[in-house]
Amino acid sequence: MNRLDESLLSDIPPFRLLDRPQIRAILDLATPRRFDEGQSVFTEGAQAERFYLLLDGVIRVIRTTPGGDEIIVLHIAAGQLFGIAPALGRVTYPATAMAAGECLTLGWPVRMWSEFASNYDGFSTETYKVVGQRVGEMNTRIMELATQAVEQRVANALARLVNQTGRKVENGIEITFPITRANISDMTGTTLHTVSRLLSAWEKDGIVKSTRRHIVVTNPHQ
Amino acid sequence: MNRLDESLLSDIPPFRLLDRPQIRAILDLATPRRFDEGQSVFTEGAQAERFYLLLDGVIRVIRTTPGGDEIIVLHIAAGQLFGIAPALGRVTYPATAMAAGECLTLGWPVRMWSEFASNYDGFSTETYKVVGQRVGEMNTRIMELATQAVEQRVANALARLVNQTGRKVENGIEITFPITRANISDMTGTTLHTVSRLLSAWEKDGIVKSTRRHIVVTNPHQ
DNA sequence: ACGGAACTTTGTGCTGGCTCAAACTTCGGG
DNA sequence: CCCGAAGTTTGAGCCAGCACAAAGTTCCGT
Repeated sequence: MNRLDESLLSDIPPFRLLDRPQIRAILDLATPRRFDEGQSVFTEGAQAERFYLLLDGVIRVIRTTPGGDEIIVLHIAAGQLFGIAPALGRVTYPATAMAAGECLTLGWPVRMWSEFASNYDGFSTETYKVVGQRVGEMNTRIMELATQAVEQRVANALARLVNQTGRKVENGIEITFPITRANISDMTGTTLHTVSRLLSAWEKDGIVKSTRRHIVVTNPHQ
Repeated sequence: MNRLDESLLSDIPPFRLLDRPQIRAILDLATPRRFDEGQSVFTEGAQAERFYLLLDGVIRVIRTTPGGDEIIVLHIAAGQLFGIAPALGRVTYPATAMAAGECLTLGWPVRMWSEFASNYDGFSTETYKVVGQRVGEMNTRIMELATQAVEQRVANALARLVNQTGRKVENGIEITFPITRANISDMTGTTLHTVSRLLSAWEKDGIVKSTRRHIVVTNPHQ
């Protein structure tokens, strides 16, 4: 068994306040796992059995409407906890989590949640901050969807992705995982056709540069 | 000073697991207050100084877009906590809370949050369940806004209101607080014109019955 | 009673973005 | 190298819902 290094967790908010032996103990209880692109970590409505920490990669959180179409609720960047249904008193997962690229995760059984929360000071406080951020983000999404025009929505979605997972590159900031026009349309509640047209237009204006499943934003405006 | 009765809290989730002396202690720390229709309890972006319990009435939670238009994020029914920013590690309120009708609240200073959470068993667990529900509700809102047609959105918004605050009445279920077409349009991201047309159509079909600032749903379908 | 404010209804055109459709490009496998 | 699958682009037409506009209704204060 290859032991995991303590440094993996020491910089991540919920664990930041813990000392090395505590981190050691937590790590020894974790199950590491690798997911390929498109594989799902857990599924909407399933019994919540574990909660996870994303070590590397990007996770796409998806919900399916009764009508059958899927929409992307949010993306999770490396270093964040996800599948934290138990923290909100849920027994099933409210959405599906799918690897948007190759992903490395650590998983713990849900029953350890309360253990962690009571034994490790600051763990729950820090975690709920993350929840708070996500709530805020969702709130903002609602406002955008309700009031803004499609162009703005797509622009904002892109901006959000760049902020969360962007990596600085020669002529701008690139999004670090494969993303298609269809994905963007799922995030913004439009069609891939419209997204395609917008991206073409922006490319003409020199705002973005996109190749197949890959986008670079050159100009962080608009 | 008129003492508040313990029975006020004993049936409300976060306090349900507490015994009478504990409830007494909590009540003695609370500041009761009455709000008239249209008065705001707290304002978006303001320092979060207190958190609240709604004893009676309905609270409308509102956010304002940079563009200036307001949208209604959710309604809070009697018996729920609100303004629970501190629980999510926030120092400012993320939205404005406004009385949708006459309201009675209890308020506590935020610093008591952590006290309550650590001293009273079950308090935080129960509270986070509420947060979980709200997150779920917001999630659903996002999906609706992103995928459904205006008619569905308005119908769902109405259904949600009826579920949360509906009261059974002679020929259907009525919404217990004043609500205008403009309010509904703020919830669904449309114009009051469209809402008005839809309600007229539904009234013709005998699904709803509406008078000025007052709606009764006769037929819980569609 | 009266007048005004708040709310609601209804009409008319216009348009953003969806649907339908088809061709094109890139990638990976055989 | 060729082929099919996946992803992207572009075009054309159409319609739900918005903007603009104006009149009708209910409530409330004086």
